[in-house]
Amino acid sequence: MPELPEVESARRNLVHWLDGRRVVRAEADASRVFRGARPEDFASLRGRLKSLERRGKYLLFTFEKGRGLLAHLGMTGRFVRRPEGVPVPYSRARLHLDSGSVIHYADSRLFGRLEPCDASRLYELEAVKALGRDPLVDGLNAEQLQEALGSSRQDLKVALMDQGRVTGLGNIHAAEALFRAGLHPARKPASLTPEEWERLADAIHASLAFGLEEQQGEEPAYLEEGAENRFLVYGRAGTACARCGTPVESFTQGGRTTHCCPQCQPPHPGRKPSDARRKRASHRR
DNA sequence: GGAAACCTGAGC
DNA sequence: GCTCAGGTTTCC
Repeated sequence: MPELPEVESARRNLVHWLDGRRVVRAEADASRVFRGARPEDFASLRGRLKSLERRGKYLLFTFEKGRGLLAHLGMTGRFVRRPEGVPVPYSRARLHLDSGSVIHYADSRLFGRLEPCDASRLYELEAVKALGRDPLVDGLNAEQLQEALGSSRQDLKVALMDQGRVTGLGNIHAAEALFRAGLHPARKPASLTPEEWERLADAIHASLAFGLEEQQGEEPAYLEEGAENRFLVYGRAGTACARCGTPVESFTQGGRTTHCCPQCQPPHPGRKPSDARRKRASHRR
């Protein structure tokens, strides 16, 4: 579930929690999140955090003594801090601090990933090397966006979610950015004008900035109970577009549900609407 | 390009 | 009971 804003928020929380503290003990349950690695390797994490960087949806931890950890939250992963002894549902791995707090990695669906390794090797890992430009870490302007996506023959939204081209956008923020830019998700990258690349680059930054604002506080906002949908089109199928009142549509694209406003995001600029398969989806909240 | 896989919970 | 989920990988 988490996209760039949620992962960045997790990074900031972790830095705050670990600032001036020492990990006195680390331990983990055997679980899928370790993939190739072993829980015992996680237990070798110790001491102070030297740095915590984010690339796309990955977190790269460097601890003293050269130990490193690559983390990905998958769909349901999150880091939470609790006092020693307080249980956390689906806790898979824990960092015990000298302050008496415990940082848990909790993950119900186990799509996440924890990979302990030598810190010097973090950026050599295939998963990290394969990542494209990160809009926040590396910056992203219209030219860089076009360079990353322009060669793709996939639909624009599918290309936007390709982590090897630009990293950090997921299903929500890709849809939100396209709405902000007034671009239909099924447009082909090759058809975009320089002005449209410009709008899209701006829209990506705006969407991510909005997502970050929503992530204040220590608990992931998307898990808050009764949280209302604050997005512009995501999850709003059938409801009125905030800009023009036309009902928001949803359809499937690259195996994922896409939301867009057919009025604000014309399928083919200058042409009649086309044939993108759409289905009248029920609302979600 | 699409579907299926990996998992569990929430919602209807 | 069935469908869907903000991710990624793998296999037709």
